[in-house]
Amino acid sequence: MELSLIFKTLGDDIRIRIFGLLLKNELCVCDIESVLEISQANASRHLAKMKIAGILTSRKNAQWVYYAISKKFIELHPELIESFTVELKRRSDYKNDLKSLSVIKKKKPEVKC
Amino acid sequence: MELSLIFKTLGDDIRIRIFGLLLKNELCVCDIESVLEISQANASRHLAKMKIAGILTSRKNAQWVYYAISKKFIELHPELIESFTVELKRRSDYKNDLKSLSVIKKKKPEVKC
DNA sequence: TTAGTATATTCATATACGCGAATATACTAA
DNA sequence: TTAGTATATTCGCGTATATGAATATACTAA
Repeated sequence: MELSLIFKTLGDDIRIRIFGLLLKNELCVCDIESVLEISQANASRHLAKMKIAGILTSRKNAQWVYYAISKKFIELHPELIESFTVELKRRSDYKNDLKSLSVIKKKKPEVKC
Repeated sequence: MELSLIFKTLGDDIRIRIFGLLLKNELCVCDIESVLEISQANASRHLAKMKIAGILTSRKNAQWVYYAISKKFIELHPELIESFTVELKRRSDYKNDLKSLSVIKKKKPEVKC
């Protein structure tokens, strides 16, 4: 896990926001898609990129794929994650994203992710 | 100073190594050039990019331009810098760079930077 | 099996990036 | 003023990246 690859991967507005959302909980692609208001293909591609970089893992459940911050990544880079968290909390758009997420989660019927 | 810009800027091997070198001390372009064994133009461009991103500042003295980590950047992002430092110290090539730097500094006559 | 939903991938394209080579600018020292 | 040194910038090019659009794949529910 190359440090420059981690930075390069998080050096994108959408991917930073994804990282922020996943700090709380794992999420499926359609959640990310809804909260960030980006296309399905785009959400999928950004998540794949973060997974390849070793930042995320994914698990499949029924038709949904849930992405989460990789346990190994957390183990290897606790200081980075802590500092990213501090930085994110200062951002107003981070709070907005969390708010959008909770709204979306409430809207969704039980059956869905 | 956008977080994604900071990451994007440090998401490059050469720029991470520059950052690591500057954690110790300010350096002129030719020092960076020698330690990293890159062309003068390349060193100058990477440093300029980091300066534009708000990570570095520069001061001119005689024919030399000294780059340093921006005081403002340090004030605004102490946690990031701390975690970057921890990460860098784990890297063997970081130690090599510091070693090269001290060799180069000794070689240089007093007159030079 | 069929319709509907969730996700991944491919293709085409516009844009950004990294860097060698050459050149311009600025400063120093003699 | 001239030669030498340090740095910045421009040009050209090959490569990487982001994304819309379309399509493929996988799963569910009826």
